[in-house]
Amino acid sequence: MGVTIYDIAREANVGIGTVSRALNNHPKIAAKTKNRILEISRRMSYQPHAYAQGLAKRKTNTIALIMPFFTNYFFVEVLQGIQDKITDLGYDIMLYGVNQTNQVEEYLKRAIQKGKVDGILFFSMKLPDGFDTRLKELQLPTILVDTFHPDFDSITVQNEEGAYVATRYLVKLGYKKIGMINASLDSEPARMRYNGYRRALEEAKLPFYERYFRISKHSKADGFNREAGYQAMSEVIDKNREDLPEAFFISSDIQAIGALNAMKDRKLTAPDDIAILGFDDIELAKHIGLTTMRQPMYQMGVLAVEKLFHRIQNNDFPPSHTTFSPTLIVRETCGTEKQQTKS
Amino acid sequence: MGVTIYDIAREANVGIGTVSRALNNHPKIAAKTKNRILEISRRMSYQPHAYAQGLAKRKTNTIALIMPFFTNYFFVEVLQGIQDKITDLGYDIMLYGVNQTNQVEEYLKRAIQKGKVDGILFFSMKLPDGFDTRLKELQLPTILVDTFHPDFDSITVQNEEGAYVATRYLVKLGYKKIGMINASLDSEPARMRYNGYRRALEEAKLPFYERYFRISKHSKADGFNREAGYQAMSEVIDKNREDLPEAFFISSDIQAIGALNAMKDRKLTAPDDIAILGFDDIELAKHIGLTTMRQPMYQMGVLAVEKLFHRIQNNDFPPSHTTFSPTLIVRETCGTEKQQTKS
DNA sequence: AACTGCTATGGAAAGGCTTCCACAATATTG
DNA sequence: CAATATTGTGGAAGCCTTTCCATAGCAGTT
Repeated sequence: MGVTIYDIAREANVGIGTVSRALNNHPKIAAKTKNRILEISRRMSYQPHAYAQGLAKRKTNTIALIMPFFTNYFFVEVLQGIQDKITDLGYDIMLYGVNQTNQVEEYLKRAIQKGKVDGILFFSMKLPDGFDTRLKELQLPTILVDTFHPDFDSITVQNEEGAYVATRYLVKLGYKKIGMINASLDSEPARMRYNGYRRALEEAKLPFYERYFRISKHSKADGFNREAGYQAMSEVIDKNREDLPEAFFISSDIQAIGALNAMKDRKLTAPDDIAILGFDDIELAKHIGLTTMRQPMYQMGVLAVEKLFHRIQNNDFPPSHTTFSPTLIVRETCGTEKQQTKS
Repeated sequence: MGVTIYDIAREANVGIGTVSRALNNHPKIAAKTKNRILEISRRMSYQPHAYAQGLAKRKTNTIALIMPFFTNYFFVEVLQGIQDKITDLGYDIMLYGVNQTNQVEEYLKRAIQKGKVDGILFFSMKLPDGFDTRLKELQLPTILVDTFHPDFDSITVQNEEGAYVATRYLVKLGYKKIGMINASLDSEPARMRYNGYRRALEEAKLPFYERYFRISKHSKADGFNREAGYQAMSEVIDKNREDLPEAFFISSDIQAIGALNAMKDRKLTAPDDIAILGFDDIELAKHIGLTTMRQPMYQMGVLAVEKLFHRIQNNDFPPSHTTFSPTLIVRETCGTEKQQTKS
């Protein structure tokens, strides 16, 4: 069926070694032979067999991507960065989208299966127990993105600082009663964002109101979801009818959307009644004018690929950890001087 | 480094053939030998080498997914359907996300590269010239989703009918001056949606107003983007200040978002000033209460995988074409009796 | 005891490539 | 012009499986 180097070798009256050298532009080959072989292989529309090549070279030119689907927007943007960069490098992506947490181990095992991929990009989830040592034993290059482990290269976002900057911004706008809607504290980013929020309040000598703080109940995706935001905001409003907070820092945009819906259902608007500040800058945020903290997702994707490549080429250096600072994106929900950000 | 069947054979004092038979539970092997070998291979934590296996079996257990990133939301949901189904079947996904149209050929070539994948799922784009015959020559099973070619299995959505149902709904609500904002007519779905819209108008004996019809200019993604919607709506409003249309059918949700932004900037709201009906039901739609036509994306993903599997198992039957009908999702932008769809 | 018919097993071959080693052909040097 | 260095080439070995063929071992027949 397929054309092999043997067919080409016969056609060109050379040995298979020579064909291989011609195709891989090896230095030790005469220019004319090489050209003749290339011409013939083109004519016969030769395609190297990826698996045979991989087997011989002990290299797959493929990397595994293990990431949760439930991060949705984040996911797509990071993916673009990864895809663009990786295509340049001639690699392919094996995608493992995680829907339920129990799939993580399954996918990791698959990706680890000998010879399947040259490296792993692992996203936004805790590396399951045992896999840290296993990955190191296997010497399989692995980069963590949006999650951390001291023994692996990682790329994360300064959650604490981001939350701090966000809250300070609300302070600067003159709000005094600043609440927070957070996701489950099981989540490391959620804890960090809480810390940053508290730090900003303390620094401004503003009180922390227990009644304006709420952790999303809906546990899907650790509480980083719309329903959770809706419910949390509903409760806060309904229990504090007479004394509403002036502003909210919310631990993710998607929760902020839910919170805004809850406000809308109660005829409250942002920023007139309550100012809202989110986190993530998902694509949706610009559509609805949500002021938020932006994570440089595309760049994180690109950097992740770069780090992985260093490791694939040479795995012999200590882990490096990069953190990005989120940046404040001012839109409308915090009531600045009507800065129409149209982008 | 890695443990091979030779290591196991030595350890168990058997031949490699026996080891292979034990691992693949071949019938002709004594139960005790098999158990002993399995035990040993577990102890040595043997992992079969995926590429060697693929080479020997002429089977990769991998499929390629070629899809445009710019469909964003659509993309993620279809992907979930695919992933869930494919994981059950023990296959892996090679992802090729297309950002610019010129990447399509590049990715197709890569996917075609001999032995890399057992089949291809091709999405939402026209199959580039020449690849139809090439894919058939290679006998590489290929399924088209959201696009069509007579020679390949396909899964599409009834765009004409969807647009017809959408427009008829607007008619039923009592609107007379019904405009449409469409994407580029280069796009087959855009043409079909236009036809459905016209058919519904004719059937209701309502006039087609040239001045309320507009094709999005911004060419990115064939005009299926937010900026295009924004601009088209801006023009229609600004040129018809004195005599605004009552309702719009818009060829995609993302354009509808842009259109709503344009209205908001002019202090117009939906449905009070102009009713808006979209197409796609991207996740975003429910957040903003957009009435729209839903495509069963998850199911399309699942079905695509199923079709591909039939072909991988037996490629010897004529192409089948499946179409799904979109369903009307009533939310708020068309002014029904305030049906709070909270989901 | 000799034969037949099974079943379980060993190991070569095949899958398609890269790479290494040996050697032939050519070029360089004194 | 012989001796040496250089370059290019053929093809075996190796990567790790699966699969096929031949055979050993054994139970059952006559």
